[in-house]
Amino acid sequence: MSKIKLIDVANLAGVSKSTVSQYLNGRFDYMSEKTKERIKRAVSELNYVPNPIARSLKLDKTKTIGVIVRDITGFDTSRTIRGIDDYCKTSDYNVLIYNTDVDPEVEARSLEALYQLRVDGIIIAPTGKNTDLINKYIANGLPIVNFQLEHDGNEKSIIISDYRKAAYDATEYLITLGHQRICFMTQDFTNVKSRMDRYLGYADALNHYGIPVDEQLVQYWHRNSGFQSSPKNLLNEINPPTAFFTQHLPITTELLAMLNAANISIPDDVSLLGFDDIPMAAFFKVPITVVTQNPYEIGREATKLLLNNINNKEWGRQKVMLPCSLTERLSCKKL
Amino acid sequence: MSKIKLIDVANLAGVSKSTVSQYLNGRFDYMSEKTKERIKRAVSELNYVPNPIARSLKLDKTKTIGVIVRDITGFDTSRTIRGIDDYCKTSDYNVLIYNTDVDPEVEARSLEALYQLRVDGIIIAPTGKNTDLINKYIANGLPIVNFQLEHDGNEKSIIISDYRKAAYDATEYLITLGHQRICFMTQDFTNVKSRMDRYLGYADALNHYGIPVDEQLVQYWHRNSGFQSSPKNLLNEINPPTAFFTQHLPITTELLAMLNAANISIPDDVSLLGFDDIPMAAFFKVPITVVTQNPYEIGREATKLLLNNINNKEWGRQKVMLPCSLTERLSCKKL
DNA sequence: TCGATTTAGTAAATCGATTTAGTTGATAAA
DNA sequence: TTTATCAACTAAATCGATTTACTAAATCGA
Repeated sequence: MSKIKLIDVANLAGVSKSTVSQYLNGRFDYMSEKTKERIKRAVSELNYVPNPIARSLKLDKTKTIGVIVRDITGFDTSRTIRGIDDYCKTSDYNVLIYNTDVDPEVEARSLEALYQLRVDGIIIAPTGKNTDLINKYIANGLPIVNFQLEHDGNEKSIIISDYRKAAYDATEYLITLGHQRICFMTQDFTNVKSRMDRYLGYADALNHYGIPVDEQLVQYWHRNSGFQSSPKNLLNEINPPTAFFTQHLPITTELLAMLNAANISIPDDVSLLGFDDIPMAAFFKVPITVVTQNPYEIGREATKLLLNNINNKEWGRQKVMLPCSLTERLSCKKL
Repeated sequence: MSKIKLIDVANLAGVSKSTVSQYLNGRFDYMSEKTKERIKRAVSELNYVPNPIARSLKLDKTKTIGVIVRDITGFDTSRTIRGIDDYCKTSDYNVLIYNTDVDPEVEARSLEALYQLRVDGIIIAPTGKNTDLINKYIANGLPIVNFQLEHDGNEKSIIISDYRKAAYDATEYLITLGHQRICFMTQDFTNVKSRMDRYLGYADALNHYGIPVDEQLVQYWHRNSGFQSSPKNLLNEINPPTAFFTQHLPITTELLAMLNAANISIPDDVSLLGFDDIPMAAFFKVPITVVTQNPYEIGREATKLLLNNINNKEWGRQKVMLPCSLTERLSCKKL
């Protein structure tokens, strides 16, 4: 269990360090079978494992990637990280995780920290406020793959769910249940393509079925200030929505809590369809129908792309889209 | 943004590398104010950050710790990791995470990998099947802190919830609600002190209130084979339990699913109290009353202990116990 | 048979820090 | 005046790999 070094192997095999290093790195040009055999035996006898730190220093590669996310405890986020991790472990990469809590300053510091740590690449769910900074690191030769949120101006590799189609399908599902007044609850989507796409999918579906888009039914929610107008009041208007389509897990849960508190029953009083899966949904008073992404697969795909970038140096602008699926539960009523 | 090295700083300041290094490491014996000032200016002008890899190589310290858990996506586990991570970030340590999925072989491989990566220490939620191996690494000088599960034979640092008291309090709570026949559902606790402790707490409470411990009411659940005897059948016996006290989240959820499927209603037909908090419990058909640990704090405490071990070298056998609390919801009926 | 080439391997430089063992010039003690 | 001490620094070794440039022996071609 003690730490064996290259020189120990070289001594036991009776060759020089250079030859052992050559052997270990598969450079067999002009190496006799005897020598190979002796080194092989010495390595296994001593149980030699190269010191990755010395290697990193010389090669300027750390076999480590950085991951920057909002919060590792998130249901989907933790699964994405698991996907990243599993994929990395099969390629002998290690993962360093940084949480930002959606704070752009923390995000900037995390990028710099990972850069200084010499990670070979970064997978990031960006806040959107550091697009230029991210582009600068990319220009500096640091491979970066985005996921979760696509922002305008990002000319980079990204793994994203097919939000437009997902929103289209979900909206269509509500329409076929007879819903015409579907309230689309979203965060502000200025410059945020992946939020805009959901809106477009929603609008696509309405258009396709000849239902006019009523801007009154597009409601905004903000991380700090909550809903633009009270969902409860919305239901009391002359022409109320018959369904809510929420675009983000926090919106779904906050709405759910409000409706519960106001004793508004789902799906009898109003239907609810959410974006992103909900943990333990099966045990809910009313299991919520949701559009689910595939966070684990997103993690794997992001890593695959990043490692390709790192190793093949064919660093281009690639966008990979993954399909979503609709998990039908009991929160949407047929009208 | 380019990578500045020590020599660049030395050149700009007009001193040798040694002096700069001395300055950076706070060794100011015999250093003139002028020199300090010039180095300081050079460092800030060049925006110099030392290469952590070179530093690691020389110092044989990586400022990195390893974390070995069952699965990072677990509700409590992800929170513990967040606690570890937050604490580490304030001390400039990095975290490498390894998932074992409760596979002892993967656990052994993870330990070896982290050891080879030269992490400064490890925080582990052990499977219990590698106790000797873990002790060997510790004997080899690698600081290791345990959490989540305490196994016999582990003479090491550990952060653990006060399971005995928690189980006592929970059982007492049920007793004061009028329950006398409380079914204790657990995993096998041979050699697993932290499971045994819960049983002892349960028995303590029963004893204290003069209720005999009925071994028929101690039911075992296994990760692969499920319940020893069907919970549904249990309720049909002559003298059925009026409450279930489940010792682990998977047991709680599996039981919950079974009772739901069998249309047995909580808390009318039977009460349920679980160990470990349940995500989104507020939205459940019946919000489950649970004993909650404090996973985030466990992560912080584990890290605090580990970093103390790493830096002060006062590596002893310490056990830190954290209190649990009872989160009363609606799954326990007053008889 | 002699220079050229090929085979098989090694010595030494390198990556970017830290640290030990000196060096130099100034001051203090004898 | 000479030696010892001290302040303020630096040259060089080191951490453990990789890699380049080199050497020595064997083989080849004409």
